[in-house]
Amino acid sequence: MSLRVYNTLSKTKEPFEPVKPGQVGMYLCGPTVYKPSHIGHMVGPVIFDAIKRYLAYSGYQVTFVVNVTDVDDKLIAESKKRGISMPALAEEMTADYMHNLEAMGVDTIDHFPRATQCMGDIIKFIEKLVAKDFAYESDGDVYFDVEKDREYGKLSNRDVASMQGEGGGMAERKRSAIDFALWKSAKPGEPSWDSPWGKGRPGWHIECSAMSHAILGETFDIHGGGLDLVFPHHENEIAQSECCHGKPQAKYWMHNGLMQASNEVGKIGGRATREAQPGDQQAQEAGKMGKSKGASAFSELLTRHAPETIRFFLLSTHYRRPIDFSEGRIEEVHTGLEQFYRFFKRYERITGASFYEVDYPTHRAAGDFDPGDEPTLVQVAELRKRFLESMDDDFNTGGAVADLFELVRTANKYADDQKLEAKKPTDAQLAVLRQAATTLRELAATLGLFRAAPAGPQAGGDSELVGKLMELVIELRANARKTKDFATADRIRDVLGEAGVVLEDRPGGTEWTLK
RNA sequence: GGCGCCGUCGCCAAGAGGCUAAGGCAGCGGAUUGCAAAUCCGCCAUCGUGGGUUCGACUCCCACCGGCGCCUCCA
Repeated sequence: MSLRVYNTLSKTKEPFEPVKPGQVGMYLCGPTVYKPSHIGHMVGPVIFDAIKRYLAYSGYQVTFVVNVTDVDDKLIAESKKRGISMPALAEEMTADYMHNLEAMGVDTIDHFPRATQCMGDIIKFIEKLVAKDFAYESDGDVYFDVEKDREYGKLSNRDVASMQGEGGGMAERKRSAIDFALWKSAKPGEPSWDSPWGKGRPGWHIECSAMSHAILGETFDIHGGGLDLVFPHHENEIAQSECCHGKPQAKYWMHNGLMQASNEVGKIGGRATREAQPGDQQAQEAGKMGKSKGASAFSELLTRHAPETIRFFLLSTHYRRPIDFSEGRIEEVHTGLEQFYRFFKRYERITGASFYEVDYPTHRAAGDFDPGDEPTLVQVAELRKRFLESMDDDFNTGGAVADLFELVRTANKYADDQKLEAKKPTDAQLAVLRQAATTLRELAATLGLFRAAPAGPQAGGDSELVGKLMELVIELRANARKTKDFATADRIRDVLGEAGVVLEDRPGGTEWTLK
């Protein structure tokens, strides 16, 4: 079994073979930082974070780059609206983005280039395109001459001849309506940089060509982004980079599906209806709905859902599929996640050690183990194999997560059958349970899951007072149960239940958790 | 109009030319429990519709119906 990756360029799954053996360069298009990020902004980073983890686990040395677009028309407009400078706005929104990434456990990114800090690379890149006659200056602007690129349209499968292109407001400055800006001359009062063509700022696409080249080289391995970027952004990037260097920019183009608001028109954060004509009341309503409902800030979502739940939600479906977003979905997913957390507690009760402290192999080959003829271990080995096969098949995290659930069931069944909580387990029994936990940790780690106990009241954040009180109540109830005063015992449990406290009577004593 | 994607159990969601069509949520039955909770076991789908290719299709092809994306800034 070997890794296969779906390539938008070829529209097929291809065997994964990096340009340089053993090394992978990966570039993901990041956000334009003009507004707080919403959940849609987290899809790509979480997925590509998992992809990097899995590649590293598979033995590759991965360099992961995510850019931040901090100069752009939208930034200019928003900063004017708020009466702050563009850099101040970018700073604020970049910080928001970073915090959200951190919450999601996305910490594998090696470089965060920002457009404004790479102006030299960008200008050099444009100069080269002009020198090679793939671009032309026009009244302080510089445009890419699409006609010069015979391969234009190969990514998004478009035919140049039949493309309309509106030309925007710049139509008369361009040779062709489908040409796109590499450099835009500055209007008075706009943020600008000096260039051979006068003061101005880069067009949207050029920064990614310039920065990916500067960090990863002329041809790197994986270029990722949302499906909505295929055209025009990635198509234009390819045009710029490949005309500039005469080589493929990236070997594999990977695009993730977009987050969509359930039962709503359009996708989150984007314009909801395309054909909204002035006066078309209904379309405008729908557009507004999609925007206001879907695009709520991610940081706000984090106040209602645990970060790991959101991460789990994003990974429980295949990355190329669109995901319907709804709070109900997330809650449902959380219910499933709790199955893991309960097992972790059970593991700790039995072994006396935290699941999160279990040592696990960080390399694929090191995770192989000999199950012998122990049925549970045979099962664990089989599930591990299935997990790996799923991930090898274009990073099928949805299928892989299913195997994780089965792994937990297998371990629980073993603990049940062997009555590990009722009596002192033997070393052999502990070894089996440990192997199951080790494999679970090993595999989950490739998805960036279960790296640390989730924060929250159930994780030990309770006040000392509550702890003492619960200890007392549980003791009183235990006494009642001993004397078969079940009326009292049940009443205690019921009243606590109404208050959101769940009691679980186990062989080793009663445990309580907050629901 | 052009380029694409999707339609699998009540809901979400993997998969696959012939093997029992994963898993989660919800539901039902059982084991366990003083009763519960948790856990385990079992039950719960013939894959949008109609054609075609094939010895055989849910899986390939065509048409249709339904949902969606891009074609203009968007992860």
